[in-house]
Amino acid sequence: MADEVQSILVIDDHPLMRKGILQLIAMAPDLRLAGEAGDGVSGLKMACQLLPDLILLDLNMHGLSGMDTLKALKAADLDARVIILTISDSEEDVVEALRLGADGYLLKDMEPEDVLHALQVAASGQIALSERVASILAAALRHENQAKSPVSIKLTEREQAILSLIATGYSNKLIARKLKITEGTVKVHVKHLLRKLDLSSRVEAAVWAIKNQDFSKGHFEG
Amino acid sequence: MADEVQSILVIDDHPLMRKGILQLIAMAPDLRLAGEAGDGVSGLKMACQLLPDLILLDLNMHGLSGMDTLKALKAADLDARVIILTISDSEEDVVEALRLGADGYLLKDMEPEDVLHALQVAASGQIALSERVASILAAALRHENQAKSPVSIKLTEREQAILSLIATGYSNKLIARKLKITEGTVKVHVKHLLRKLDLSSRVEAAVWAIKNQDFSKGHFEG
DNA sequence: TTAAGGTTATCTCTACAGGGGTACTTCCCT
DNA sequence: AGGGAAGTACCCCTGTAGAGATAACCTTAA
Repeated sequence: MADEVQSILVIDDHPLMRKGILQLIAMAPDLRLAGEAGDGVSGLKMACQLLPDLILLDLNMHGLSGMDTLKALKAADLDARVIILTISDSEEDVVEALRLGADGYLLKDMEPEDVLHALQVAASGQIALSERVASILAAALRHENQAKSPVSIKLTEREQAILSLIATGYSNKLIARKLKITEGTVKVHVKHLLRKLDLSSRVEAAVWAIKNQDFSKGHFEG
Repeated sequence: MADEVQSILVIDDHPLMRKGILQLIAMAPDLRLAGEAGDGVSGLKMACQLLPDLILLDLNMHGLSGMDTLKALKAADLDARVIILTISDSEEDVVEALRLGADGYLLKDMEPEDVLHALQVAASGQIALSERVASILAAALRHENQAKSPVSIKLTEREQAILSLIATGYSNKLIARKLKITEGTVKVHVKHLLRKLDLSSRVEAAVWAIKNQDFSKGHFEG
């Protein structure tokens, strides 16, 4: 299966990184470059046109994010296997990418030979993970069963909105004004989210939110 | 000055990124690769041995961080000009790197031609900044004059202690118990620190503390 | 069509937070 | 010896926070 030459599409918004990857592909006899894209949107178009066997996708991209691109690629129902190649070794990214159907998750600090090997593994139908990612994933699964993983705590949209306002220092009155509801209603939401998070004051909630809720924002990098 | 061939040392812990950079250097007639290093420590050694004209340094490295490597390079009193090449466009990193004496700050999403041009600029003795970094820097200087820089705010030891307890979610009563003083005294300290920081509630204080007191810790990425 | 959950709103009541002030001690600096 | 800053402690007072309970309205799932 992986004995044939695999066509590969590279989506990464760092030109220098693309250069490095292209050189690597050029050196591999069983890989053929299908195309390269510098952003998610053009990457999607090229994927649909070129129908590559493999897609190497960066997570931290401007514009359409890597995760969103991954979603779109999977939704497009292509045959291509999508391998994430990123610098982010955060548990959340690994878990989210694999949940979204990524066929591999590689780190950019891998040795080039290992990257090639991982691509072959992915082409053969297996999930390709770099060693470090595998251990991260193992740790993530361990967490999942004990400490409520931040993701598993279900706050309603409203509660999340109010929590994030608390985390910027707003009082109930200000939150009420901002959301155009009464202060009493805000208090109800605060009460509920405190109970769900097993906290006893808005200060604790603010601290919790700042330390745990930062997945919403960019996957670092700007 | 920049007409001669410049030797260049590349320090970056991402092999693929190094591949891309090396290929770029190979294409430039006025640049010669002096060496490449995958971490700060070996980068330092090579800089001392090879005495390159230019050093291209990544910020987000495992082990010795890019910032620390930069410090060490500058402390070693080499003639080399150090140019940061990183994905981080955060204001703090830009400002810190330039304060530490970096001769340039480039972003990895630049076009390869622009990188080459910037290297020539740096070699000629000027500071090389990518466009986006220049505007970030301008914005940073604007901030500096209005928002009191976190460093300039003088909290007493007691106030700092109490602030950090607030930032973990403690109530006045708990803080009093912990510090073995009365709750009233805690309130006085809270009152004072709020006035000094120009804040109006302990929640704002907690948020402020978490966001401003964390310089000790790393430059994201893992 | 119920049932369940989410959002909104009301009410009461207690505890905590934070502003104002005064005052005493200790330590340091000139 | 005096001045000033810091830490401690007390007072009064108002505003805010959070628990409890109840209930309306809406959407969505069973």
